[in-house]
Amino acid sequence: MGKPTMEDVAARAGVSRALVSLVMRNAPNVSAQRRAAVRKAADELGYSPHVMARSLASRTSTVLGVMVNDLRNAFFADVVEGLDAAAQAAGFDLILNTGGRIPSREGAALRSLLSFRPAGVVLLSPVVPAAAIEAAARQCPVVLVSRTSRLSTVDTVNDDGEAGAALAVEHLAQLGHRRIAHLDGGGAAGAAARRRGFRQAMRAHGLEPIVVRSEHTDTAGEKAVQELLSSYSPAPTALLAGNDFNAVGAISALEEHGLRVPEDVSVVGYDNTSLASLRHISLTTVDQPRAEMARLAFDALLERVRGERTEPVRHLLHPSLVVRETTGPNSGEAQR
Amino acid sequence: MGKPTMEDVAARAGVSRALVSLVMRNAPNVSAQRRAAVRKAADELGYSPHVMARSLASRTSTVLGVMVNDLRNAFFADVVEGLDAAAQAAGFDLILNTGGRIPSREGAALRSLLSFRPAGVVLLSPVVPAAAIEAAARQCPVVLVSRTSRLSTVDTVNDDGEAGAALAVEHLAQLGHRRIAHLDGGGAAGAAARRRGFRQAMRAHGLEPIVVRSEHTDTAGEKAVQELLSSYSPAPTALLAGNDFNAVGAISALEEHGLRVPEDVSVVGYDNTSLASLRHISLTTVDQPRAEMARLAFDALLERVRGERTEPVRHLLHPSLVVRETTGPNSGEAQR
DNA sequence: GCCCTTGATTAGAGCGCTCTAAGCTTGTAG
DNA sequence: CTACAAGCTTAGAGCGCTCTAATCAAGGGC
Repeated sequence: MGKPTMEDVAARAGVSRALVSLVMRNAPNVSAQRRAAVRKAADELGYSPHVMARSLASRTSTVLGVMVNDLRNAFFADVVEGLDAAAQAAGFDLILNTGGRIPSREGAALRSLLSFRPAGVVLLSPVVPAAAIEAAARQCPVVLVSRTSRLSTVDTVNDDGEAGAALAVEHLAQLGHRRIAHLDGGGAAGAAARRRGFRQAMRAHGLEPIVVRSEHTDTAGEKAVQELLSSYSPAPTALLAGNDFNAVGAISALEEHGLRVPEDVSVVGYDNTSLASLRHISLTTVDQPRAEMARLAFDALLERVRGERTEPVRHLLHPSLVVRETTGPNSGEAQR
Repeated sequence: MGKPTMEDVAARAGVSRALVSLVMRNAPNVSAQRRAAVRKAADELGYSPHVMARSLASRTSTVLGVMVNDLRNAFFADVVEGLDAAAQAAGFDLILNTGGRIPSREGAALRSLLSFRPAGVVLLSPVVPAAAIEAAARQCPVVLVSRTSRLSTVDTVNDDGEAGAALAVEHLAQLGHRRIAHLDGGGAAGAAARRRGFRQAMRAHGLEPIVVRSEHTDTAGEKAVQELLSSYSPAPTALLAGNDFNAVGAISALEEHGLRVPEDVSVVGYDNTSLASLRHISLTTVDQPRAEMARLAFDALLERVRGERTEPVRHLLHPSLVVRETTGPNSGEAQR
């Protein structure tokens, strides 16, 4: 438990504390001989510099705060992995928090992150009020992922939900579908953009958009399908779910109603989580480039940290469609 | 970007820095009047204490290092969520790292965590050599989750994989199954215990254990089933997969072979991930109490931090069986 | 031989906080 | 009126490090 300090290393190597500091930071202008002696002493003592002390003394931080509202959501877990990869490569460390989509908890989590005086903060789909974000941005660079903002002090990284939804509609229309319904994600992250994109794309194809309110869970997907089947007499032949979980729930409900996927009804998900790629599910879905989103978020932070940029940046990533086995041609059912 | 310091608050409130420190720590023996004045000044300035400076000065740490090998694995994501919940409640913060199941990367990640001089470190299913763990344990309390160890300086939290496998075998035997196969997880965390438990339980029921080598992925599950069906002439009527993903892959392969689940073959998973509870899959599986594991890991750390305990503790949690719709009675097929 | 440069090393202040010990008020007993 | 305890408040050292400025040795030019 006794952790050696720089002073201990200096004593053992017979040099000053300052010299040890220079060696630990790989500074130039240290003779090879002393450098070796210091390295040796450090190794023998199992010494490694105290990050917090370094941070305090150098008035710089190598810590990145990350607030995620739900790690169980594979989308966020993937983004965190991506952030960690970028951070490790650049010598940064992540301090991680969850906010549980509860504004008060997220606020506390954010404050907790800021008390580390991090180099920057990444908020994954936060629900805190804009004022809280603005306040945070006064302390350090802030990047929002899966949330938009008009604040000129924060950067944002989002996937283009409108384009993603349009991609799905395009695909389904090409397969001959006319009656296409969207299971709306409600207030969830990105749901509004998807809904908007769905509506626009449908109209662009001269089709009437059908939107059923749902949530980003599988049980909500089941419920939405039941509602859909009971309220629309010629049932839709295709569905764009709010996300993958929602899609899987929808598929369950469809099958319970004796409708086969994709023969009777095509289903498209959103997110391309690991769930979608399971052979047993093999869901056609819209892929958000999570690794790239993480990379961009990290880079945006770094640019601000280095003072290379002061104007906000708005990344809108283009999603792509991954066609699997839950979509197929409209089965010749009367074209209305 | 200009962060106020304790000195600023002191000046504004017209008191000394030390008094501000006392107020921020909710120390007793501060007059209500001064306390209010300090609070007010702090609020107006948007001040919150610098955790790192505090840590340095107080020679204590409120940081917990967490190394996880793969956040994408829902099991680990759940444990991290649990750790975060416990940490937040106790005023600790998590610094999070991934090691990717690569010893060298995990080693670097661990060193990185230790350079924060954390109060303790939690390693989730690490693959680093015992020597590295021992070295870490000399620096601060270490808890291993999903990995065993004989080191008297570290605590461990594991689920009882033997009992879990036995639970599954018990369930299947009770349903009349005799030819039960286990898709072995190979070198994955916990796989050895499950294999052992499976073999023992089978023998205890007077049954011949069938073990096929696999991995903890769905594609491996498919492959394993194909192998199984081609090498065992009376095909097994029940399967215990290595984990849930593996089980889903197995189900796909079974269905492709025209075998229905559970009518022809029963399938049991392991982990009870969110996947398993999807109605569309509805997998019978063994549940590891992840939240409790996280809680115990945190508590073990805290006990060591507080010096309340020096002997190692070995938590072996009892898993439970969650029966859903992928298991059913042996369909009267010749009882061998 | 002297002055300067150049590169290597170190002293010492200070980062923002905690903590111990000392100082300052009061109130009260003698 | 003095003494002293109890309750508040503060001075000042120090946590482990970085960084600036100073020191020092070793040449090199004249």
